Order: sequence, then C-alpha cells, then structure tokens
Amino acid sequence: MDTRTLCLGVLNRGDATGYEIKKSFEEGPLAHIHEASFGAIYPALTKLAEEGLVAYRAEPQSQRADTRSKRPDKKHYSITRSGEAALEAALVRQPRRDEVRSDFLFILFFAHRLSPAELTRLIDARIAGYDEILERMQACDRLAERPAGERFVHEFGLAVYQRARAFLADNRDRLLAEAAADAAPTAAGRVAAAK
Amino acid sequence: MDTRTLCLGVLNRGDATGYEIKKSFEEGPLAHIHEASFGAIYPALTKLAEEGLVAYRAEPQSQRADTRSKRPDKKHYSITRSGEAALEAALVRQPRRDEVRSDFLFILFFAHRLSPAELTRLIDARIAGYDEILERMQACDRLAERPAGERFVHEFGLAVYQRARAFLADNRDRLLAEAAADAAPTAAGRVAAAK
DNA sequence: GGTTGCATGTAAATGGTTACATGATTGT
DNA sequence: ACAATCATGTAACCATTTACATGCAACC
Repeated sequence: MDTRTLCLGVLNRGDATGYEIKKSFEEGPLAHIHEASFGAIYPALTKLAEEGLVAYRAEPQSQRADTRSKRPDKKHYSITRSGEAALEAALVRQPRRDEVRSDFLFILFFAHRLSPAELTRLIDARIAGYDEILERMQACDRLAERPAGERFVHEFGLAVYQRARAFLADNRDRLLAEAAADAAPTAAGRVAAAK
Repeated sequence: MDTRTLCLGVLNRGDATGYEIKKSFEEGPLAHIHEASFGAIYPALTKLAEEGLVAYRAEPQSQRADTRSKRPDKKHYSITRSGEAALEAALVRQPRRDEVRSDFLFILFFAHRLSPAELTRLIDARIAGYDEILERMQACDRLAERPAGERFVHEFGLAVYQRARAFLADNRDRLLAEAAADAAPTAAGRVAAAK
C-alpha cells in the first residue's frame, strides 16, 4: 500500500490532520498494520488534495494575525467522493503478501552467540513489549461502535499477540538452557555431536 | 537490519551463493523474518568482500573455457573471522522494533466496503496461505541438528501462524455476517445507530 | 519449443527515512 | 526553565525495488 492509500483509509474513518494520521499508525487502531512517517504523509496529502481526493479546511495557528508568521496553518483533511472511490478501487486489488521485518527474531536465531544475560534481557524486554501492546489494545474503548472490520482486525491482533507473548513466556527457560548448551557444549554434548 | 548483516547471518549458518542467500529469505529458515532482494544482496556481498568480512571462491559457469564469455562466475561465499565479529557486534545492538506491513489487514479493516464475495475470497485465500506456510514449516526436517535459537524461532513461527489461521477460520462467518449488516443496515440497525 | 530454475549483475526509478527548521502550548 | 506534545513542511540522503541483460540446463 502506498502512503496515499493509507491516508485515504484513515480519512475514511473521519477527518484528521497530518499529525493525527501519523498518530493513528503509532498508537491508533492501525498501529502494527502499516507504517508511515511525516516525510511520507505530508507530501502524500498535498498530492491527494491536488488531485481532489481529499479536501481540507485550514486553521491559522498564529495568534498574531498580522504578518506572514512562518507558522503554517493546521489543516483538517477530509476524504471526498472521488477519494472514497479511489480507496474502494485500492481495496479490491489483490493484496501483496505481508512484509515482516523482525530484528528480534533475526537476533534470536543466533541465540547461542549471545551471552545468557543478553539473551535474557532480549526476551524479557520483548515480553514486556507485548504486555504494553496488549494493555493498550485492551484499554481501547468504544470499539463496539466501530465497523465489523475494525473490530475483527483488533481481535485478530489480540489473539496473535497473546499467543506470541505466551509462547515466549512458556519457552523462555528452555531456550536459555539450550542456548547455553549450544554455546559451550559439555563433554557429553561433544560426544553426541561427534556421532 | 541492513542487508549486509542479513547476509552475514545467513553465511554464518554455512557457505552460500548470492542466489542461495536470497532463497533462504523466501523459503528457508529465515523466511518471514526479513526480506532481501537480489538488487540488495549482490551489492552487499561485493562490499562485504571488499571489507574482508566475507571471502568467496569463484566457480566458472561457462563450458567454453576459451574467451571472455559474458556469463559471470558463480561465487561461493563464506564468512571470515572479522565477518563473525561484525555479526556478533550487530547482534548485541538493541533491536529496532518490528515492522509489519499487512495489506491484508488494512483491507480487512474496511470489510464493510467489500462485497461479500470479495470478503470471502480475501479471507479464504489467506487461510489457504497460512496452510501453505504451515505445511512447509512442518515439512522442515533436520531441525533437531540446528542450534537452539533456530529451533525456537521456528516453533515461535508455528505457534503464531497456527493461532492466526485458527482465528480466521473460527471467526470468518461472524465477520461475513457483521460486515454485511454494516454495509446495508437494516431498519432496526438504523434505529440503533440513531440513538 | 517453451517454461522454470539456476546464477550474477547493473541502472534507473521509486519511495521513504532522517534530519532540520519553526513555533506555540502545556505540564514539571 | 525545560521537556514533551502539538503541528507542518522541505530537502538531502539512502535503500530498495524493478526492470533489464545474459546464459545454461532440465523438464515437459
């Protein structure tokens, strides 16, 4: 998905500023589904407005109404009819396969190269990270008012994150023991490996 | 993780050509953890070799040993001591948070904008996709010979994908019904919404 | 005879990240 | 007084994707 479609999607849920769109990818309902940075969002909105897919209402942010203050207006964007049509066209195109980039899993792959302390820190930080995500997701209210798709995606995320968290918690100690054995094989280990 | 570190990681498991490195991100044990394209891998390997972090043995691919055939040599890369050191240094740096980009979930978010047929197709294709992934992962043999980290990541992936698959299968029909209700509200629905 | 898989590589184009610049307000 | 949050925007830089070029062998 390009940033333009992502913006249309957010605006389809309700009016927002560029800043708020960014937030919805960080903490909002679209967090963990896609990413978008300011450097991508602002140019995308400008282009979208040029093409008539979104409209905006500018709100001055300077108190001094006098001269050209350098502070730019705050822009409340809303999706237009053609914007909705463009979004719908994007939704029916078959999705490209998910992209995942997990430094955590890549590092964990080489667990035997890490010291027990580092490995412990890595996993515990991750469990804590999942707890944070899950707490924030569960604190999310007014969900019942949202459309079915949003609720579904929310529950899907909860289910998957809960499973991931549980797997880490349940298998942490085993990994610690096995990684230590791989890193510094015992005499018995070396005999077994030699066979 | 930059592509260079990714290459070092793969080569740490054993010698490989650029082509094989690419494959290991597609079907191999590192699939779904990170991505890397030819256009990223080949330049990365060249640079890595210049810096002495990897070495390679060139194998001519042309039968005609005569003149400069245009066909480039096949290069078997292996990691060097300094390459291993560089990898280890990268592993202890604290990982940046995971990136996920899921067009599927983004589209699902707007389920009520899709026709029932499209929604059904979307979800069923996804379930089938999970089945394919799970089958390939379960067919993976000689896992017992791999270090603890690899086995752990493998099992983590299995657990999470299985949960994701199960959630979709268990909640598919409910979503279909609810999305249809959202898309074309009944009189009762409109009354409830008005309150 | 055509497609698929093996195998490397380059160049152009894309698209995004990062860093910077600016400035007000609110909380500590 | 300082940090954080709100708020927009630009530009340089970077990395990656995509397309292309080349070529052989195996299989159908």
